[in-house]
Amino acid sequence: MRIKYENIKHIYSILYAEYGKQNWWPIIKDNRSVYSQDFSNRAKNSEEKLEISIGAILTQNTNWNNAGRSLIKLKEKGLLNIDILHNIELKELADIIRSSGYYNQKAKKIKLIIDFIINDLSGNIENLSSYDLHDARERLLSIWGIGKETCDSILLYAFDFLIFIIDNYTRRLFHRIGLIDGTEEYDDIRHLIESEADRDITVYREYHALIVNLSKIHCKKKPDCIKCPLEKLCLYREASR
DNA sequence: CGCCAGGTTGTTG
DNA sequence: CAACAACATGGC
Repeated sequence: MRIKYENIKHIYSILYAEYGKQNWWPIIKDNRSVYSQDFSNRAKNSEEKLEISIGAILTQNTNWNNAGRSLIKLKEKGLLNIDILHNIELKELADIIRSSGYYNQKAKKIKLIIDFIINDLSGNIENLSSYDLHDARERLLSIWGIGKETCDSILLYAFDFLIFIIDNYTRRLFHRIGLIDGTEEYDDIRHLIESEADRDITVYREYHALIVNLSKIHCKKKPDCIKCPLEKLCLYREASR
């Protein structure tokens, strides 16, 4: 059976019709995660950009609940600030973000991104926007601990760059559906989706969030295909026979 | 108890 | 290159 890349647009329509607008990325307000209504249509302020960037690190291979708790603690203590994070002891930071798992590594990663902001962005996180997409991406990726997914999450959700995020959920879903064979490189999958989906930042943001949502409900590691909205165009059942 | 979660890096054959 | 190990908490 020939692979139908035009399904990529269709999948988005189905997911959006089923689950609606997701309003990613969440921001902490009153000690909980809020998926803001107006976020997809306005640029974030510097504080929010820092919070999203740190959140992207904290959620690496961990559920948002665990990462969110760490963010809440950081925010409560007033630590979501470049200078304060620059001066805080690594151990103290690690202890505060304990709930997100891999806390020693993540504390180091946060320190390194702060160093990057201070040294390469003159201490102003907004200066990342002065680079074009390619350069901003190269610079973020050169930081230890920032891989492609984390980098692209920061670029898309904090800085309004038009780039599609590929995570494990996206790989798994697109593989099961039959759009990729699963061995493709991160950027190959990204280019495929970017070439087929509408080149619209809101679509990129919502599409990624919708994939995560669907994958938590149906396209789990152990798939639960009953009532999956993508059942009709998915090759998974066929392939597993 | 085991499995999984919005990854990344380093090592080895 | 790919396969694997290390990193670690919290929910179910």
